[in-house]
Amino acid sequence: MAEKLLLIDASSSIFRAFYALPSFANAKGVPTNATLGFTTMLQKLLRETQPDYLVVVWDSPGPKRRVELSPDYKATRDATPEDLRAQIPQIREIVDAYRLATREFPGEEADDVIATLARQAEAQQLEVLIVSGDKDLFQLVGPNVVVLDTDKDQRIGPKEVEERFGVPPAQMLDLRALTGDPSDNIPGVRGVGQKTAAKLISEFGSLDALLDRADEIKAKGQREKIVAGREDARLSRELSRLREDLPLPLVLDELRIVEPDRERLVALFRELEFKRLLDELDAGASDPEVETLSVETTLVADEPALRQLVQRLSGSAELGLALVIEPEEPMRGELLGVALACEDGASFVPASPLGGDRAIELLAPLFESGRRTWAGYDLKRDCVALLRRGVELRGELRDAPLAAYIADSSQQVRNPEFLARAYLGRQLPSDEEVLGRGAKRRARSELPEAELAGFEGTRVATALALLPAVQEQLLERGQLELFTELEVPLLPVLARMEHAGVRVDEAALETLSREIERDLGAHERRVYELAGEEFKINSPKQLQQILFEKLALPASKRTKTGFSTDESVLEELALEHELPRELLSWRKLSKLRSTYVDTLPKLVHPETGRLHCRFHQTVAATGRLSASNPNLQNIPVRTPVGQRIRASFIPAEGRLLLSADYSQIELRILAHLSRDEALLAAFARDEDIHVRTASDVFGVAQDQVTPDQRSQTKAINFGIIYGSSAFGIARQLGIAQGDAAALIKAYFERYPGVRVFLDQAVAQAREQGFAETLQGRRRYLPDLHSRNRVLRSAAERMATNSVIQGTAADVIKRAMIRLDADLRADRAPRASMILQVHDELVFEVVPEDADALAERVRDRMQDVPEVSVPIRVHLGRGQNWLEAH
DNA sequence: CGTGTCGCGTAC
DNA sequence: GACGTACGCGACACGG
Repeated sequence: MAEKLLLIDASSSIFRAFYALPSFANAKGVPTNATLGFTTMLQKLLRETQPDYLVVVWDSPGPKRRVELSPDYKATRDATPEDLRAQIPQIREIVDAYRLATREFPGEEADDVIATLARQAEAQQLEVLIVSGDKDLFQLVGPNVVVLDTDKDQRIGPKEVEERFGVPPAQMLDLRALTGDPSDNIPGVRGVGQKTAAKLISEFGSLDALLDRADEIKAKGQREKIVAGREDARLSRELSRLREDLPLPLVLDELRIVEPDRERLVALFRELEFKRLLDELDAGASDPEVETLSVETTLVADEPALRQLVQRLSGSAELGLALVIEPEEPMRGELLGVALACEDGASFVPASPLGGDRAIELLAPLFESGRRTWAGYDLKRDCVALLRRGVELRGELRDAPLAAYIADSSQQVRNPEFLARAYLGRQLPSDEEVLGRGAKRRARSELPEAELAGFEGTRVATALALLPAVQEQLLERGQLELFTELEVPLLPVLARMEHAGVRVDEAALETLSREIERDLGAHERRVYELAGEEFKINSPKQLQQILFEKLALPASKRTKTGFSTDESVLEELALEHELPRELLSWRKLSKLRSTYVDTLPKLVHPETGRLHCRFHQTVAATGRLSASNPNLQNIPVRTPVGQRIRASFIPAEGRLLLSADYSQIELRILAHLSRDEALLAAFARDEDIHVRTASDVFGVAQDQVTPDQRSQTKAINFGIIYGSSAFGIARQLGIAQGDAAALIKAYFERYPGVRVFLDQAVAQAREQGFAETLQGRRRYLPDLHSRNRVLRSAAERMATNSVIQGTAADVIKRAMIRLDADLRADRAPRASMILQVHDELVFEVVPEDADALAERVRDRMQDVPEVSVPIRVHLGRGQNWLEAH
């Protein structure tokens, strides 16, 4: 491969950066926007183009050759803004700190220097990349010379020049002679635009020919313009012409890219307050020599090759797999290809030209055999994508991030590059590196097929390589069983739930939306009336102004940016003014509408007519599941509108919804773990636990417990699970902190075992470094050793809560696995499990089988032998989720 | 200008 | 500072 030379037009790039960004400055008031823009562009170029040589080319300050040709040249330019000019020295310093070569030439502009260097490099068979917004540089484009448009992330080679301007690069100069350039005040021929210019140049072959034979131009208007503009055209050509013969030798050794002067960059970035760049500098410095991994990937593009692949892989006990779909939502994504890896290497089966369906069909025997272990980076996604295509992925689905989640659930990042680095010490390219980020992120389908294949093949191969490494760690920690017997079997269950989805009554939601719309309008008008003006009702900032300045209501809580206007504050203020009450109503309704009522119908799948949320198995640090798109785990239940939203979840035609939820599962687990006699006894007697604790705490008979007492002990019961302090309980109940403390004291006197358990759980976690559930799920909590009391206390609450919440999660997960197996067996109730909401499971069932299902669900959910407390399950059924719950 | 973060609110 | 686990909306702050 030819070596690469990158030529950067400094002023053009700096101008672009300056105008692309709003103005900002560091604390000292030094403007930094162009500097930041230029530096990030530079880094991106280095990263993405990987040049061997680089020159930053500056305009010379002295008198200009072109001004001598035409005094009008660039005469209409505004003076360079002071804020931009002020940044030039610091940009030069940064370039210097990167140890990049710079060039300029007295009296000449950067583009002439670029032209001179580019021609020499071209002659030496180098690949030349020019970074500039100057259109004159397109005349240099050739087979080995491209211009990079950094704004649009495009490479402009000969083909692109021709597409964009209608002439090949060799004729660009002639074209520019006709069109001129208003920004440089190059006149061109008046009245001739790009289209006409391109047509004329192509027709006559060159500008000279055109001018000589101008009388042959057919269109009268054009002919007259050209004749009149002859001299302008000649002058414009000279102004646009680049000098390629400056006495500037190309000495490659001086231009080679070397390691930057990190210390100096750090100092500069500190001064300029470029935080992100500083971070990246740190990250880059840690391990520069780990080589990026690349696994040879075979493209399997036709049917014989695919048959051969299937044949070759059919005996393998372990395979890596990734369905490459876009977008990455499994129920929606279009199939781009399938990546497979075995010990010998990786293969990529592109969806075209074979056709995705045909490819899947041929691969199906591998997928469905059930005799092998699959490794991957999101096998649940693959599973759902396959189910959607009528294929069931069978066997052990040993997802690598899932294994890593078992090893450390508190880790936030579990992407392929992180895992490969952590477990294999190998570097993998990230999505961001390959596809770009933000608005400039390309779709996978835009990647060249070979590149996509290599990227996905390498990934899948590392998933396969990762698995033994992570499992080894799990084995050492005694967590392998949690992985293989709980999370791995759960994965396909969740996949089936996602695939099944849930039906919603779109018409009901639409009606509800209209009603809410009306009510919102009424509340809004009332709020403005009370405020005496209209404002952005949704803006906390403007609301603060109205409440605390205009109406002079007492401000209490603060947030980072001002005074809080949250629910508790507004509740407080509602006592002395009507506006907060109205606003609360508005907020509630608005929230419900924007989050659920108007959003859910948009997420209904066009083919299935149902909502297919995604369940996440590796997100919650306690071991719980989470859900998204939509999050069906936080559908409202309390308020009237919330209930109507719940009621819009309905069964398929001819079926019923059946809901089963654990009663007080976390408190029962607390009773078991603490072995507190009183708490155990309370559950053993199967009483209302909150009444029972109230009776204990307040020392009254159960039938004497007032509703108020019950709600107080209920708050304590929850508070125990969450690790609340007297402060928290007091705030929750709206009572004095002292009273809350007294309640807590009374509680622990009646349930001393609970106190002991909580203390011991924290102590054990501190000693081990992690909190642990009954099944061996771990949550690492380094902050248990923090010298910061706030952090430490938070970690202590997490420790106790994670044990309880995590154990509850383990319990329901096992029930789900068993129920799924039950429902898939012969002569099982005709039902499917469709939702899980932490302590609740929702099924869709044919009415005749509802009783059988209910019985089975209760049995399975209650079968928790390791917990020495009876487990209760509440069952309900109905024509919607509200009724069933 | 685009995106990440924050405040707020929903669930268990 | 004070109650754990999530997700998502809209506004805002801030960085590319």
